[in-house]
Amino acid sequence: MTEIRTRFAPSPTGYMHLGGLRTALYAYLFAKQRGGKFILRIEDTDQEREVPGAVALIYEDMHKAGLDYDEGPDVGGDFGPYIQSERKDMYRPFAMQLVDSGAAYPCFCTKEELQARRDAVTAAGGQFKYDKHCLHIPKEEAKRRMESGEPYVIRQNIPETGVASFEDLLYGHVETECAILDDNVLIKADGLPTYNFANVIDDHSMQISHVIRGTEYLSSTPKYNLLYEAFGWQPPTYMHLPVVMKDATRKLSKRHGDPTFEDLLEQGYVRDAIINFIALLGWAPKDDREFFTLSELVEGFDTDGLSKSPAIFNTDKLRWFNSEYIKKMSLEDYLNAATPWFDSVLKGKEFDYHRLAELMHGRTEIFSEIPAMIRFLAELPDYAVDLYSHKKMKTNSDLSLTVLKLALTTVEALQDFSEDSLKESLMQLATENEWKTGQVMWPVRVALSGMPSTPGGATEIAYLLGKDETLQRMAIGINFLEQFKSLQQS
RNA sequence: GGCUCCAUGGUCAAGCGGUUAAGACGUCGCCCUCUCAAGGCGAAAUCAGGGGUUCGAUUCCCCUUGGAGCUGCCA
Repeated sequence: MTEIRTRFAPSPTGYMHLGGLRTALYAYLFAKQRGGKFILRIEDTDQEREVPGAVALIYEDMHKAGLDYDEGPDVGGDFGPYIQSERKDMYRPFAMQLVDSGAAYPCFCTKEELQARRDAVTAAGGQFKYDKHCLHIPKEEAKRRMESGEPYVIRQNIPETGVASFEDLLYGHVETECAILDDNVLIKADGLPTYNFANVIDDHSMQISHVIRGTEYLSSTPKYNLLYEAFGWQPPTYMHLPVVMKDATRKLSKRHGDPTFEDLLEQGYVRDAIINFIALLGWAPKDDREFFTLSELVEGFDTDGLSKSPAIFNTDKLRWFNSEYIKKMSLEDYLNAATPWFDSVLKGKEFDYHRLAELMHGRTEIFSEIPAMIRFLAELPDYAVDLYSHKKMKTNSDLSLTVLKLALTTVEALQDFSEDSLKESLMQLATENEWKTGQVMWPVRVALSGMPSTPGGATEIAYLLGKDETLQRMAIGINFLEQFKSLQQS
């Protein structure tokens, strides 16, 4: 049995979109599971679309994703070069071979001419298809014009009758009438091949056994098989994958502001959560299992579980995965990951990061949300009196004022400013006055945070803030409530 | 428009002729609780429509509808 070789062949257009990442992931899993090779190839035959630095970004993203390839531009391999622009001289001889056999022909029609004709036909409501005009140029004349330096392209000569087809691992038998197929350009006027040609030559010469790519190629694959036939080559096994959508009608795209892999990482999603989520977007295991590391995916992945229809990228579920992955982190790992986010609002102040990490660990869904959750620690936000009224806590601004005054004295008297002693003394205050716990804790927490909800209760926040700041904020609260009261009475 | 492909709750989806049509996210309710989370328990919610085939269709076939991809000297 021949070796399994799959490849991921992105174009360096500037970013790694999530659909591409998923395609890469499946191609990787497919190869790795069977002890095969996973190859990275850069498809940069369109110099106009190339974005500087994009190639390096692809390497970086692949490594960040953990999708290490066995062969590729930056890691070498026996079938290089792995960048199409560096292979440019390899394509023409193959194209000329097809010209000789009649499976292709040179075409001297200019882009402008063709565009004009295309527009005319389209405007008339018709369907433009190249009319094989240049196929009928006598061979000698064509040869003379090619040698004269006249610009030309090489087109695939598609039979006018019959059908072209292939078997897809996911979609099954796919076929198209040759009559409706256009004579695609194989070699452009600039001498570089189009995707239509390069993918065939490269997949064959790199001995790719399984071509795994997006469905955008599904309907043109029969044409590629015609090329394999013309060369007398064995076509690879194909597997096309549905696109990833942002909603029911639009696919995910950077242009419309949808996040790329890189963006998600920056927003504080963890790599393994993204991979896990992406893997399940279009693939389902035999059982109900949800959590997979990359290596577990290598083991568990199977093509049976793949879905044929497009999946919508659902941020809620990713968020959930992310929070689950964060919960699985050790406290130490969490603290390391969270520290820069803590710093972003607390830097320069003294805070017990370890305790803060304990409080935040189970509450963090996305790292980027940390600052908004803890900013109140750095600075007491403005808040409305209504915050002191809480139905469920059975309290209001009047009671809060009474409680806060007593609580201030209680806290002031504390020698040991630990959470335990804070809690003990405040609970005692409640018992003595026959208040419910919440009737004491709520106003204290509000005075300390100015927030309707906080990561941690009154005593935990008091501890984090420290005694001085705690007393200060309680005093502010008392003042605030007294002002409000006198204002009400007048 | 033409061609190719797809179609189970809001989302990801299991199901591969006979099921009370799984599970997860999300939503809602209850419990727990010094707020919020987390956790526990529970609930609502799906086979796009119409024809066939069959004793029996979510499942097989056809049509309609809806959606996607392709229709470039882009990939």
